Amino acid sequence: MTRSTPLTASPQAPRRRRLRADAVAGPTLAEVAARAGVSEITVSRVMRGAGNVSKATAARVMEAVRETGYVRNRLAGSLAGHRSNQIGVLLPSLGNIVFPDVLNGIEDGLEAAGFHPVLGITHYRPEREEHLLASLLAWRPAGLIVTGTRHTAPARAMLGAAGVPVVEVMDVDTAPVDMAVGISHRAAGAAMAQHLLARGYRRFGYVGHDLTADERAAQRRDGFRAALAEAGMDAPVECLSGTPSSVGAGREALARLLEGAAPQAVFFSNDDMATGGVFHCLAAGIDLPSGLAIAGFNGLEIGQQLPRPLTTIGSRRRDIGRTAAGMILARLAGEAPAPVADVGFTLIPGATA
Amino acid sequence: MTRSTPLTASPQAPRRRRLRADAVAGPTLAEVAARAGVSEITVSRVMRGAGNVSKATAARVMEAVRETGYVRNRLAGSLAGHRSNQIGVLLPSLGNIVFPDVLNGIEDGLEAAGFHPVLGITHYRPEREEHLLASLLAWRPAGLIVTGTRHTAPARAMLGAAGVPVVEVMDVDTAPVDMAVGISHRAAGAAMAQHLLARGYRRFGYVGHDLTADERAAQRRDGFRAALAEAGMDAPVECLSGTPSSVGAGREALARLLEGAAPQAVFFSNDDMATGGVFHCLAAGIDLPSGLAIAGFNGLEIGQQLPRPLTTIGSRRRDIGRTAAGMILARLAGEAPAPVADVGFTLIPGATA
DNA sequence: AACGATGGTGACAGCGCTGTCATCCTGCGA
DNA sequence: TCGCAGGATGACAGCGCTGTCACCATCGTT
Repeated sequence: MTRSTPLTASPQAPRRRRLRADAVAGPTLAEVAARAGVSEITVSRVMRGAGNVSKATAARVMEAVRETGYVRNRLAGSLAGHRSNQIGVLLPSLGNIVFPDVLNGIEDGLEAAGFHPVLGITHYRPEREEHLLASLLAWRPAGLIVTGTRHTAPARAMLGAAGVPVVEVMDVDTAPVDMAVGISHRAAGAAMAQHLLARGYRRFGYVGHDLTADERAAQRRDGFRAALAEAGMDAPVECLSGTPSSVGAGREALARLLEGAAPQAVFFSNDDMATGGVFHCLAAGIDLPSGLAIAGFNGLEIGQQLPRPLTTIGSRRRDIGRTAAGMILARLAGEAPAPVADVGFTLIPGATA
Repeated sequence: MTRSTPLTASPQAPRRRRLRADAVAGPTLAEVAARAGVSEITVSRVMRGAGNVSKATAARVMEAVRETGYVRNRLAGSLAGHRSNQIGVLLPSLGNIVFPDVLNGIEDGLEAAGFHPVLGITHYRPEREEHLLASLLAWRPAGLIVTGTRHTAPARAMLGAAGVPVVEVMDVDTAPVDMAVGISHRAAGAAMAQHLLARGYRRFGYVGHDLTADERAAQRRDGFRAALAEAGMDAPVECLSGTPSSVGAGREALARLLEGAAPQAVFFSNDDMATGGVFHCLAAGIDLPSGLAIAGFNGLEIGQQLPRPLTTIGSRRRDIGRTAAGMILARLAGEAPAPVADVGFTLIPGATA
């Protein structure tokens, strides 16, 4: 460990063999063991809660730990024991609340078992995911949580060869490398199409953000279009903003869409975009849903607090995170959870469509 | 490292000395070195980019790395080299976009230098922070980023004794354990009071969420109240919701506040709450700002996309995160950055006050 | 011609811990 | 009384890597 300011300067470097040179590196098992009058391995067992230590000995050890201020070194422990409590987590973005929600669920699930997430943000770039993956793997994590099923070939190879549980989160439309948890985004898109059709709408629009990066949004759109086609509808008029999703982007994109078309109902790539759409209608004096119906995706709180609650689909992001953590932990415990967990989505009727 | 499914079963456990028993643990430096016809230390140098290796040798080594599929083991490296590339990060919540923004900045700053954040969420509970800190410290992180300046005594002791750079983020009102980056929340609250006073408002209200947990929101409120008092104003009428901040909580709290009082301008604990306030006004037919002025804090995108852009204070959260990462890295590079970095805030006039 | 400076390479000894087996003790059934 | 199961404890040998010297070959300098 690099130290910014050595607390103690070694007065004169002894020739060779400078056991605990830094003097600041803190006590080791050996010191605690000496103090407690037991062997190192016994202290190790106490620290790990590994059995076969008498109550009395354990108490003496804990006392010595307290006196010395011993801090367990998991670097050494993991190296020797071939087991870590770190889980590599790769998410595409923290730009809206969706992935933080997932991460929150992951942290929650892991923390309860004493595991830590080690985080990387890919910015929706597969090469960056590959790079981060290689870097995380050097830490020999006990498991990996990555986003989606689109990976570079080397990344896929690394995931396969890592020899640890891997969960791909968000999306269960494609066969996973190892395990997956999420929902079918195609089905979600289709479900919204069916809902809007059932409400009587017949002329549709779609407003999206940069779909080349966000493949799940693309799948929702595909599902939406396919379901409309199947019902014999015309293809929706579309406006894609090409930027990351945001309220502003949704607002502008809807405005542009309405310049050239007059759909009855517009499906947005997500709730941020849809909220922007609602704001445009508010500003333009378009009544919801009589003047225009709007639907989103995610079931964010903001959407439900709008003047009229947003018609949307709840995506249970926290559950996805927590389930992902649970699947990893189950595998580490020797269980064999079902490889694919579909947490399901909920259509929230709202009042904008 | 625990493996879910051993790829190869060891046919018969050799007596003692089972070098590379798992057979799945992947190649080591020794194997790469043998293949490249150099010593282990040379391979190590190539992998680390530590100098003094000829181009030709390095190329041979890289070739051997590729052939063997060698993955560097940082567990062993960190143990032997006393240096890690992991930074412990403790945040209170990922429930709204504020801390994800900070985390995003942190990840950004760290990733560029090849460092990884190891995350813990405290849920605004100091004991949980203490617990997580102890757990993270076992990994001998190269640095620590924690939130705010309120810690339990043991936590404070651990931070002091960790012997690594520590940055406390968000808040620069209190003297840091080591370094701090953020803004003065007192000053921000006062700045908003002055802004509202300058706009001619004289009767004030305050709407907040659970301030016992969120001490920075409490500081903004204090600064707001102090500045009003100094200007000879009556203390603001207040409504505190006691729940975590949310749009819905802001909406309800404002409604309750207006039942018993008629302030001209209301300062909200943050933009989520203020957005709720705006929605209440929208629903109740209260014109902004003539019927009521509303001000928030954070400068979230949603606030700026409301029918009337929200009067608020930009809090530069990403910058805070990036600066925190930069301060840690600077210290690790042997520099001595200023211990306190005030990134400053910006009053965004908006149109709701 | 002798010199130190520099660049390239390697031997060695751990870093601090845990897996594995061996050992010792105690109590209990035959 | 003896043997033995099972709990408690310890010795030993690494886990895979890097810090620290040591060494050798150039190479330019005086």
